[in-house]
Amino acid sequence: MDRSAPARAGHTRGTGWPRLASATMSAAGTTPRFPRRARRLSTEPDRNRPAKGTIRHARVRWTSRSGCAKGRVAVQRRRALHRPSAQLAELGWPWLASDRKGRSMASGSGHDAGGTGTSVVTRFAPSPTGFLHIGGARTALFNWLYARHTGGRYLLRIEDTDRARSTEPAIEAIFDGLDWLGLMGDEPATFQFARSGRHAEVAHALLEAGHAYRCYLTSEELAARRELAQAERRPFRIDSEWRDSSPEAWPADKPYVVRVKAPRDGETTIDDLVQGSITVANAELDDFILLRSDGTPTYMLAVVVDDHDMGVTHVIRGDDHINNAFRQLLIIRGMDAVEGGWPDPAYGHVPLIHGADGAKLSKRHGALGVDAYRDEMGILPEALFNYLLRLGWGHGDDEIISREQAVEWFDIGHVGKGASRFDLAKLQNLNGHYLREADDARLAALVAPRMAGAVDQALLARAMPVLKVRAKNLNELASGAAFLFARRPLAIEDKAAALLTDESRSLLGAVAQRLGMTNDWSLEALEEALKAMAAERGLGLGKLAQPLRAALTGQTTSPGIFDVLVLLGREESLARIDAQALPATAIHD
RNA sequence: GGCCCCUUCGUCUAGCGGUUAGGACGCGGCCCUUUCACGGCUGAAACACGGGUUCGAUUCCCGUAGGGGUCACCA
Repeated sequence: MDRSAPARAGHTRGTGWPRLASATMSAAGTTPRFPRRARRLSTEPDRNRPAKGTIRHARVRWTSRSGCAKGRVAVQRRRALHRPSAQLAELGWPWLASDRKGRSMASGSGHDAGGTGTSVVTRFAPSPTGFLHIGGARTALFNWLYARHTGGRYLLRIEDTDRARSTEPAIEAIFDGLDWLGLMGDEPATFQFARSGRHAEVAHALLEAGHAYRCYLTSEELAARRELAQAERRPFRIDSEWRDSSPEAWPADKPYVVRVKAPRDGETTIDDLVQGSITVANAELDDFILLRSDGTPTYMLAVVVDDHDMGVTHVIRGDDHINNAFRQLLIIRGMDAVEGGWPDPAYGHVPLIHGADGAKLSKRHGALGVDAYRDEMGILPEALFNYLLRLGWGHGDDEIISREQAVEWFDIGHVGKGASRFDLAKLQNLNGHYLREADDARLAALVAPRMAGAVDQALLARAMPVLKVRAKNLNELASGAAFLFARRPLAIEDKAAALLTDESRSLLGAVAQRLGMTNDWSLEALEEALKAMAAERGLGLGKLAQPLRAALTGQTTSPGIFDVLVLLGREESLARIDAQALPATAIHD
């Protein structure tokens, strides 16, 4: 099953906004800045640290907020690794007990990015059980940015191993959302389910090497034990009697699962690109399942195998996966011991996004698909891109950041460690900014489908410059443009109707008369005419303009009144004014 | 509950031992203005708490509190 992402006309994969070849860069975005810190990936030796001979020190070139802790990390880890535990070797995890010098190591190692050869490979691996949500979009963004920043590759993988929950529409929705944001992979997406044979192969290699075992415990038996443990208020950890069983004991006709044989001593430390050093006692890791009783691989196995086969060097994902990293490392190190060539990837666990109330993101406050932001809320992709980028990451005082600038500046070590809240008002504000910068024809095309009835897109585009300054999203743009295409008799809003008193209606009569004599329907001529008229009558322009606005648009809010007149044209304008005017009976003359 | 992680204005963030703690959104005021916006200026608003270390902590360490994540034959 080798499907690739749907190709889209006009979309250059990963290089720019669809249909937006040259994104304008804001003044702020182009302002040169001083480099803040030496926190870029560098091939230079780290001058801030003594050049120790350990792999760890030599390889860790990223410093982060927790950067200063990293020297300690190395020490700490070496201590852990050297902890005498002969049992580890016996358990089939010799690499955890032995000296690891020379091994290709872990997370935090910048690998050789930008250095001696191997380049960065990142991936975004959503499971197609729903739309592309905002958290997933940000994860994709960070992966894309990191790959672009380091000159590496960014890949996509659809984790569809859960056959019951994965759906075709979800896959489409995810591609659609990524495409809209300009975050499609550099290569056709990989589909995980198609690779289950390969996953099983790895599981069997582990099994043969003694790093995994057949477990004949049924899920019912397990559930019962779990309940018992809970009742006795003691922590439950699977302790299968099959862990060390010999082949003779294996029942012939019973289904079994393949479990990893997790070490029970020592500890493992991950030097996370975002979170810094994280240490977990190996005893915390359970003998999780690699292959289900029906022979299909679990997620834990599949990710590791796919990441390895795809050459992924940097795993950037939500921090809800932190605990999984330790489990996945078990498989990786197991396979490295079996056949070599399975280096630890670098991990970067990005904090989750919370709703405005600080609780987990739910439908109420933003856990919508990106399609909802696009379709329902009328958000521009560049606005969401910028917003997501600034959510959890910052670059000095910069707020408006273009794609190009983001690629140049993005630095995963700068991603905040705490969860951040989704703030719709700020997204809207940013959207307003990008709306004002956006091309008028593009906006007209985007707004037209949101309007009722037939729409003259050319007129819409012409009106855009004065329309877009007062809108925060495409919907507001559409309602703001409605007056352009309204049919007579115009529906008059209550507030506008209140403006149309007898007095102002007769004033409109005079206006109609005056403008009726005007043949030069230009902005300047109209302004001159109406200002002169107001002056003659000793009125403020507002006295004239407000009723006029009401008559022309049926609303109290609109673009400048002269703009409205020009946009509507002479004939339509006069007709609308006439419709509301009383004969100019010179009440005030 | 076990384990892991996090904590600067209401929100997003800057800050890397010495700053009047900066910016942005939102909120208030003023200016611009025919309305609404845009724009400009301006105001209120934060280092969770307690101990250390230090001549000096927002910054480093340890606790406490609060928050989050995770504990499946889901991913």
